[in-house]
Amino acid sequence: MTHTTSNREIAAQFERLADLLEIEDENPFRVRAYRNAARTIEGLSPRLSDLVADDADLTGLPAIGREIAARIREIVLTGRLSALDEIARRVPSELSDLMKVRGLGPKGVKALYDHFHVRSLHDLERVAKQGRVREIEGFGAKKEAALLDGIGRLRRGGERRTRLADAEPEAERLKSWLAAADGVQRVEIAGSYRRRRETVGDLDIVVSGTDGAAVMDRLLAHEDIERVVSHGETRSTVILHSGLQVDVRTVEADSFGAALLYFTGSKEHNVELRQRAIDRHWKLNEYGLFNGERPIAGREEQDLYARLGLAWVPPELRENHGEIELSAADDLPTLVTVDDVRGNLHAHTTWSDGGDTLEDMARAAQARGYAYLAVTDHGPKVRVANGLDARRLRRQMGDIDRLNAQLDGLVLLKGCEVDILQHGELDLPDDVLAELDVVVCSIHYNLRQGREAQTERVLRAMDNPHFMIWGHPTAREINRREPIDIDLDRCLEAAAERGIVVEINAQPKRLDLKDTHARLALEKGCALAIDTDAHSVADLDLMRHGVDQARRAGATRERIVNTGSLADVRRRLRAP
DNA sequence: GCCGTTTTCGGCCCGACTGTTTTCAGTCG
Repeated sequence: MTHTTSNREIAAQFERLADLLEIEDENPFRVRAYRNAARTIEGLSPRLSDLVADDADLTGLPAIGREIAARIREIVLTGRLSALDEIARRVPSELSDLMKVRGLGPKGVKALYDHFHVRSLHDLERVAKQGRVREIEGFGAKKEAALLDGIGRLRRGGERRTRLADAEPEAERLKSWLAAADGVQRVEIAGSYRRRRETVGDLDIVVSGTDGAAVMDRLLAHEDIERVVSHGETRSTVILHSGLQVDVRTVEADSFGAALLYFTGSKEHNVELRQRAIDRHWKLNEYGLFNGERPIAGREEQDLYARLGLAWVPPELRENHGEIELSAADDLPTLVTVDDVRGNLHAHTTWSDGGDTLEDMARAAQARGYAYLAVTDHGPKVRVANGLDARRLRRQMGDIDRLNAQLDGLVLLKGCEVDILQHGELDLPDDVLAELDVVVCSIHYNLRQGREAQTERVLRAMDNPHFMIWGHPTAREINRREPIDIDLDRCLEAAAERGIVVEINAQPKRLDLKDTHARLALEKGCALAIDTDAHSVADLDLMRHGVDQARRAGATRERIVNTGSLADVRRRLRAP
């Protein structure tokens, strides 16, 4: 009997183990090994509990060796991690939670526990408020205040990552603000923002110029800043009113490319690059590539990659998921761009829950240079959205015919976002679906069915020959709703077999499929559509967010259906 | 504890900043 422990829970166990080992002052490399394993597990798309059930060899996974593979099996098979139980006899395992307080590391946690038996945030708050933390050597009044502040931040949920689209306005404001500082040459936002991850933990801004201090002074003068965490000549950290943390780093122009590379990451990508440097008896750091003391490259990212025998890697691919091998072979994919997109296959109007009329949506799509726009209002199941029954849908088709007669250059496609009902039925009859150009099938209700039922539900729906596009497949909403529990491998294989197109929904709250799942879909041979799921004219501009995720999945233009002409699209959407 | 076309032992990133220190440990990224 296997326990259905999620990958996230398993990763959390290893993180906790690493924290406790660190508090016990264990070998730091052993600690790191557990943290690396946790990272691998968090980013893994198949479930470990399934892999264990299939008796798969886990040691092929990065950072997973014999020992940790055995411990994963233990967690899946018994629900326990005995190493954690064992260490918990010496150190209370809650101490791991204290490590999340900013400014408090393993040494501090240990000292607080030894002196005052501090085991919880509550304990720490009490001792700090009594002003007794400073009794410990190495702690003082400032540290005490910083810890109280850290507790407050943690309680306010400061750990949550910010959605990329929410961080964008703040990031761009800061970027142009810094660009106007004295002597500034270049400013780039690096980190996961530049890699276009769906969320960002903080913003990393790299600046080159002749006067680092002037940049930092200007940073501190920005109106969005709530608090300064640290402030140096080349590096500062601030917190914005929104709670977003911003790290600004200044370098000389000759190091800008190296710093940009370094702070764009990912960490794993950088580790690989550094290893390539070491193989050549060189050193790569945020200042440049060096042979001994002699700089070889540093001003431009391209130069650094070139000297390491690599083609420049688009930031979206820098996750050490095979991109370095492709780069070495000069075989990187030419990633899809927002300019490649020629139409939109999922949009709503005032007929259901959209905010703009059919005609306004059509004109707006036309203005954006699109060749086609599929009108896919909700089917009848989604009553709260005023979903269309067969009768209203046929009336809408008439309106679309009349509009198409007037439109020049843009063709409106007749469509519907059909609901996949609880057992895999669709919420409109086949004879109506047969009259449509585009049928997007999505799940909106019964999100909490078990994995087996959920999988069967989708597979059964896919048996309907009118099922053309699988809309927002996991129904997740970032920071708000977990994905449905479903065997995505099987469903994507089924989609590939049947010629069903899989959606990357470009709504910033959805981005569903997410990057790793989109990559999986490509590996399974699926074609993708990047859809805005627009509920207004303004939403049509969300396309770029979906393109970002497609790029992270390594998608070329050819793999995205709506980069094709109208004739291409008609051919690639399966005809029953 | 993981990893391996210089390998199965000996590596594993390291620099910036803070606070509490009179020269550095801890934390962070």
